[in-house]
Amino acid sequence: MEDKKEPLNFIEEFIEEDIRNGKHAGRIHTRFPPEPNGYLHIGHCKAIWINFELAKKYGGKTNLRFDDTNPTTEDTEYVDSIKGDIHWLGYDWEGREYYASDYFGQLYEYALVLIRKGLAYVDDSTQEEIAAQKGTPSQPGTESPYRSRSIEENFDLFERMKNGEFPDGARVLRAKGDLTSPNMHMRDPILYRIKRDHHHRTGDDWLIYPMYDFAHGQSDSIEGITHSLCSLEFIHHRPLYDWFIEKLEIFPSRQIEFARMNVSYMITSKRRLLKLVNEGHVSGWDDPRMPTIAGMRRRGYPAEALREFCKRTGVAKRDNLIEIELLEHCVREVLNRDALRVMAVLDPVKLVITNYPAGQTELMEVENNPEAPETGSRQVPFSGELYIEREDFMEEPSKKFFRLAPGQMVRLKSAYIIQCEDFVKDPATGQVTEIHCTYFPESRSGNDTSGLKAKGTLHWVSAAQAIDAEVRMYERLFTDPEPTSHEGKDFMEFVNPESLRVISHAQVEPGLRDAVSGQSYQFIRKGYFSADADSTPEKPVFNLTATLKDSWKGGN
RNA sequence: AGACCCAUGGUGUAACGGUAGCACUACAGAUUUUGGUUCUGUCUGUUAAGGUUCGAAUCCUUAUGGGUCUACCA
Repeated sequence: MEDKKEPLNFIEEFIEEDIRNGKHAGRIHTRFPPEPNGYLHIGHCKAIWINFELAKKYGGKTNLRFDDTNPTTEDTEYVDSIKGDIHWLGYDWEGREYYASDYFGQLYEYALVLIRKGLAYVDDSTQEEIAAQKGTPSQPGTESPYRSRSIEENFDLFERMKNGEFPDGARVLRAKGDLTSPNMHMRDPILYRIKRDHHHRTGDDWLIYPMYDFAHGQSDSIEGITHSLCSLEFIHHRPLYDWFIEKLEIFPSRQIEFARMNVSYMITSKRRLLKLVNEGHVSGWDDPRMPTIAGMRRRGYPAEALREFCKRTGVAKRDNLIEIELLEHCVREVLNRDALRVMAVLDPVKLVITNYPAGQTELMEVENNPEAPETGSRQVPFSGELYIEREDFMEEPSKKFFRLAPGQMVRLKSAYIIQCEDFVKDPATGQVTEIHCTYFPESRSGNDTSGLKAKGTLHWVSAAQAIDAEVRMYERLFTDPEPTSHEGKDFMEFVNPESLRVISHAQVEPGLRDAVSGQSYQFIRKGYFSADADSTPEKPVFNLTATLKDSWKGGN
């Protein structure tokens, strides 16, 4: 039998080609290299997925390496959250937790090698002068007046930079690249700068810090990374990446660039996300509306759904804007399979069954998850006084309204068929305050002998036993799929003022008193909800994860 | 302006010179004690023009469009 070959993405093709050629004896080693200066978001999620899944597929390994070469912005607080997020996503670096700062000593030695080879020099030019020397993409750069210093002088100056003899910013170490290259990164890039900042790991050991270009590739090389996968904007860095490997004569890691994932209605700019937090549009980095991994976790998105989402969106080099509907589909797919069904009335209106024996309570057997019969069932109290959803009653129903209306019959889920006889309205507000029905005792779920058929089925809770819950209803954070794409308009103009609606007094079935933070439920007919950490024994709190798909078109 | 990257339905992604497929979305229908799920069906596509070839989404050229690069950030 021939198994259909699953199509490979372009990175897999490169890898398989390398394997065929016997490169590195077929060894595959990737790395996920976050900078510990912020929280992980949906974009990182894709990078994590690519690096870990690819290594897994080819029997390789993935390192976690913190790219911590800029002490000014980095902090251990982020290290911890990043590690937690990766683990939650379902990936493990098996103890290979490294830091670019682990290699500061080695990197310094590499710099000396370049100086010795006459390929690096200490430059006294100011930041502005260096910028001017770079030229423009269409005009070549000009030589720094310090470019031709002797090797001895460069050794001396660089060591004194390291020893703290010069103030911050006074000098830098630059590579002697190609000032005529159309690639700006080759025009004598800066390798080291002087910075008297406390580093979260090396403390005050160092006064000079390597730049990204002089740290990343060498770190890959030191760790024996075979395939260094990064996003497309680093493509112009690749010649430099290769140049250092060649000149330093070190292990040749290979950089491959892919297009990062963009998702509609989500933004990933650290600066912008921070603004949302600082200005109080969200409650924090883990607000359920945030595109951060912490936010999506709190929202109730299962890690499995995120992984599936990454898988389905593929790996390629073209710019993309993935519709958030696909993410939501993946979320629903997992939750439909796994979430326990419960009944919760978000906008309660009282329903009285006039012919139900006064004071009587029955226990109704309700299935926990029809998609997973092995999850069994539970007993839910039923009585003559219930709450149902306000929107499930219409005084003057439209033709296709299959729910409750004067004279109409519905099935109460896992209970009886009822018929609406009457209703009470508040004369002042015009609002329906009570609905009166009769029930058909022989229509009990499980042994219905009534022969009656109801077109609609409603969820309900028994008024006496229901408990109060807070439910947070979330909508998209932005009113526009690409809030940052509009020229002349700030993305803040598109913040959705209705992205959060708090329902303070939903009525939910009594079993939900024990809801554990993080647990997902399907509130029947309403959507998927996740118990929030703000829950108390007195009052559970739920976040809307995603509504159910709704094919009901409403009126007429 | 120069260099580099990219271009397949509304969206994302396959087809590796030989029938343009899959998923999401949208719409229609069947089933349903969740207007959910499941199932079936429908709509919409190779940026353009040349060239190579028996044959081009695929190879070549040009054009067009989009993106990236000109931080002592990563």
